[in-house]
Amino acid sequence: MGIKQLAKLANVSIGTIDRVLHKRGGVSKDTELKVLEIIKDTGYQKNMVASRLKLASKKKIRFAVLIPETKDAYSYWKLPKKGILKAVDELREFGVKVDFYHFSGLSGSFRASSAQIISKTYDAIVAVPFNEEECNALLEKAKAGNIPVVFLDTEIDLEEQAYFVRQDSRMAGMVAGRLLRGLVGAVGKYLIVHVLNGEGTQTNNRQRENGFRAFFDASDRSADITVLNHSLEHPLVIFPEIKNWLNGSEAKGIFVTNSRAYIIPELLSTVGATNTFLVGFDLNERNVAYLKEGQINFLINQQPKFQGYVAIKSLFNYLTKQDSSELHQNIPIEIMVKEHFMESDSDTSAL
Amino acid sequence: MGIKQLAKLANVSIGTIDRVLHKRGGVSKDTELKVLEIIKDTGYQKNMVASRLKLASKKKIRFAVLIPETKDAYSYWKLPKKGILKAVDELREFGVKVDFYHFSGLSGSFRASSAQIISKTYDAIVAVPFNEEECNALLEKAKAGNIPVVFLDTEIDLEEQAYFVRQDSRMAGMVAGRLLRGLVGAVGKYLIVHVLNGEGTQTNNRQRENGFRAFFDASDRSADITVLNHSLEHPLVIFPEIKNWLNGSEAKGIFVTNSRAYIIPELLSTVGATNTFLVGFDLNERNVAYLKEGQINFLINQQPKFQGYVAIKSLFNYLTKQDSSELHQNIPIEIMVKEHFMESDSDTSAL
DNA sequence: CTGAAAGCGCTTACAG
DNA sequence: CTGAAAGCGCTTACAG
Repeated sequence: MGIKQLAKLANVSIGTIDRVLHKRGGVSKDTELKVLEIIKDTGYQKNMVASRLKLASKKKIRFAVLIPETKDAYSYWKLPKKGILKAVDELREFGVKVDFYHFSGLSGSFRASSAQIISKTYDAIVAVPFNEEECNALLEKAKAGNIPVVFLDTEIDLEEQAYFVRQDSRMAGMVAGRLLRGLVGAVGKYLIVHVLNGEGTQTNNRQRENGFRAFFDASDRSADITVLNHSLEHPLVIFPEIKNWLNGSEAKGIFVTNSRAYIIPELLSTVGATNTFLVGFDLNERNVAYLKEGQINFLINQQPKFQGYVAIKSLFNYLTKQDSSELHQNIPIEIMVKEHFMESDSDTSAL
Repeated sequence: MGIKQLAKLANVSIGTIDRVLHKRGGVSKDTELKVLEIIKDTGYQKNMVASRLKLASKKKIRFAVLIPETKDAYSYWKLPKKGILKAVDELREFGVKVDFYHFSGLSGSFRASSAQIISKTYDAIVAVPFNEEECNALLEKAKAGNIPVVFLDTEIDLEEQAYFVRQDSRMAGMVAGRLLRGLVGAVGKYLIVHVLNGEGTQTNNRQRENGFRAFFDASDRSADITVLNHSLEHPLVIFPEIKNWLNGSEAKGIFVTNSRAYIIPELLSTVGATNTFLVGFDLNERNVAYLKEGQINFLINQQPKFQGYVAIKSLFNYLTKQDSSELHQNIPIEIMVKEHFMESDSDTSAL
């Protein structure tokens, strides 16, 4: 069933069918109604393959991606980038192109890149939030130009409705609470460690703490929870009160609210702490190494590569099929243990 | 860069380019070499969109799926089916079609359906293994017809090389060991429960037990492990020795090697067992209900829907791009806790 | 062994 | 307001 058959049924040319389908106007009310009815009756669905074959050659679909700098060899932000490139590659033949823009920890940087992106009128924007103010400004300008925006990684409060592809950080904090509670048992105490660096948003960290506390607030679990704010800019001095905290012999659960869980095992060995359990986020090399050694018990994966992939795919579906259902979504809270990183005996994937 | 430009560069017609690209023969050695060189130099990549537009109208890509019956309302096998249908729907415009064939727990059933599938010469086959013998027979016939086969859900030993999309069950057993060990602590004992039903393969169950034991064999952990084989056909009688086992006050970890973990909480309450922890597989309604109530501590998800989706997609890539890299793959071992099934406060996905 | 042409379903610029 | 025609990049049947 294609436009040709629709045209025959409606006794008009395929050009007229197309005019109705795309609401391009220049069709009399009568024929329009007739055509619309036939479209409905036949349940016609546009053949995207043919459509994109034609369009890809003329009008590319251009994405702008605004993401923190990725200068470190193991930068976290390379991962969403990878997912984005994978999606763009899959959609290459549909005429999809992408340009990357970066911002540093400095406030003006995000704004400057935003301005550039807006000036070039892309078809869609994927951005990692810097802070409320800058994101509001970007979103406002994009909406004015009718350009859809999907934010990655962190959900922040914005003035206008916005789409986010990110993990539910509060829920992730609750999961962390459950995992640690399982290891610590009924009697024990907990330490939440916020490792601060740069001036970016701390929204995820706060949400994770909230979720962690919410887990212990629920039902019959109440817990002794201490909070440590540690700035990466300073050397890892141990506050005396924390040293005391670590010295106890009871079971102790430590929750690092971002990707820096790897700073803890060293700290623990310095102090000689025992009976501790550790949960953190993200699969960077150092975290995974400690997970394998058993010094980190669980890591929660935000699936950054998948986030990038999903953002592009969902925007593409929106642009080509007006399907906005995937623009806003939770990325599953993936719990990782040592075994996830072991080679399996029965692995035959090299075949 | 398309065949038209290749043709110009090689001073031949696009027909000749196509003959070389598809190895259809009828090209002189000289021109073939010249064309091949130009293809290499330019890094030409076929435009799949245009290719499929042309082909989809003539020659459909037809998949046969051989899967256990799904008569129960909540049958597990509806899930891979869902994923398969999702993939087929996404590929509809590329001319992809699918037919489902079913088999029951009886031995002749798989064979009969296999024979039907083979007689109709599909382009590719997705099958859930019944047993070694039947699968060997199917695979042999398919290979003879040069029809690729991907097996879902369970890896079994076959005479010829075969592709599997499934979880690494041994590794999943190790993960289960780790999760239970974390809850039970250093002192405690373990029960492995195999719930048997029908005459299908028990490979996954055995592999999971192996992995579970392997976890405790490793390093310094040694554990007291008991095994219970329980047939679903009989009422849930409690063997006296198991009743004794459950009565102890020490920490007890119970590992159900398939989707029937939900039979355990009832058993525990009957006996009045305390200090128990429970890990099982699959997100069926009853398991999830107990997970939410806290009577199951962890569920491992095999992501059956994703398995089905992946099988179709990877076969499509193989058929259309000769890309066999995705035909054989491990599905991640997804660890689920109660929080994964809670509504998030901040959920705005209804927007 | 090689080329010219028709066609896949849709889009668009042009003619009336 | 409407139709006929060209073309997206590839495939294939036909003619030479």
